[in-house]
Amino acid sequence: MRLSGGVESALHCCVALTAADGPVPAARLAELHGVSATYLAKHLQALSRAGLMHSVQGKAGGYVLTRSPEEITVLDVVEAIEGPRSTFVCTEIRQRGPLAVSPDDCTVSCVIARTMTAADRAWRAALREVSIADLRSAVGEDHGVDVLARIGDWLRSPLP
Amino acid sequence: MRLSGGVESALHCCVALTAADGPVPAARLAELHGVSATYLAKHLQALSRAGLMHSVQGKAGGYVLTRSPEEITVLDVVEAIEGPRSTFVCTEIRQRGPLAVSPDDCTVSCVIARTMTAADRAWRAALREVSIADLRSAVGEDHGVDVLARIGDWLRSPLP
DNA sequence: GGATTCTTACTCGGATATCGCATGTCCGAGTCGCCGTGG
DNA sequence: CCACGGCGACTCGGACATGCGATATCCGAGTAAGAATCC
Repeated sequence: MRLSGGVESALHCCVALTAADGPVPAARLAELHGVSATYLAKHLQALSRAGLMHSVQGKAGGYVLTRSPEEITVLDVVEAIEGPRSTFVCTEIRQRGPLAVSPDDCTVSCVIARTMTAADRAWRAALREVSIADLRSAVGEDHGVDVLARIGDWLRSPLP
Repeated sequence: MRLSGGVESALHCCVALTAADGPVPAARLAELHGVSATYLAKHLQALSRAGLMHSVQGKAGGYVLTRSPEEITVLDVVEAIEGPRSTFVCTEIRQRGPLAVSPDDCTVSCVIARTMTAADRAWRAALREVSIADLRSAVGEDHGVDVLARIGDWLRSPLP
């Protein structure tokens, strides 16, 4: 079970968009982070479909966050990329084989499914506690130089 | 991100082995649960390598739990199947692109990595709280009939 | 000078190849139980 | 009757195909900015 690598890119993009004051094209974000442009575009589209950012087309277009960074959680981004489905899918093994229990006796879901789902909820709860704004401020504190300001300047500067 | 389907089988097998009083062959467990025998064998080998159960060869061989059900957590089983590596792998995006921060300024790991790792720990902590013994007792309470006793009888009964 | 139209270049969006890992399967090595044999 | 040796069948273990989803890419539809034109 490995998380899609697109999640990391998407989160970095969200933080970077915090420093921008206008639409930023996907290609620009890809260059900033040193990742494949066309592939990043795919994930940005997913974020757009999820309503976290909206796209503006045309010459000076790009992506813009729809909500304030405080209102976007890491979980929002993860679910936009990975889909909202749980990490565990119960195949109802208890209803198979020679000792299958009848569906009538399955008033509650399988214990194993309950356990895995509870863990899944704990994971999601932890991700819900952190917002993009939290990430942004932490990035500023982690490094001596003001990384966010540099990113903002770079995004505003014209292409060579 | 989807959890391997083998985890579900492996957990059911651990609970079933609780009801047995001797080695149970992989083929028997597969028939009991209605899953592919050869594929289940693969996962049982993983559990064996992890030290959760040990195999005895020969005519009346099979798998036996090495520890008491109270001492085996669901996390043990999940990590045996999925591997102990975290669900998130940081590719150090911050050190790439035109605004890459130098490795010297990376005294702490990336905020995003920290966040995802914390969520991963929460997930694992939830799984560590539940033991195979907990699963067994819950199975007994979920259904009217004593499922575990039926499984034990079936495992003891000779093949047709 | 100002409004309008046209061009143009830039943007996103979905449809399309490629790769890696999980899934699913197979056959060989090893081992224990059982049966026959001999004392 | 008991001990021993050989046989046989059953077990696990690692090596081998296959399918599907994540990865990576491309080209077309749409649009806003800007230049050129006309009033």
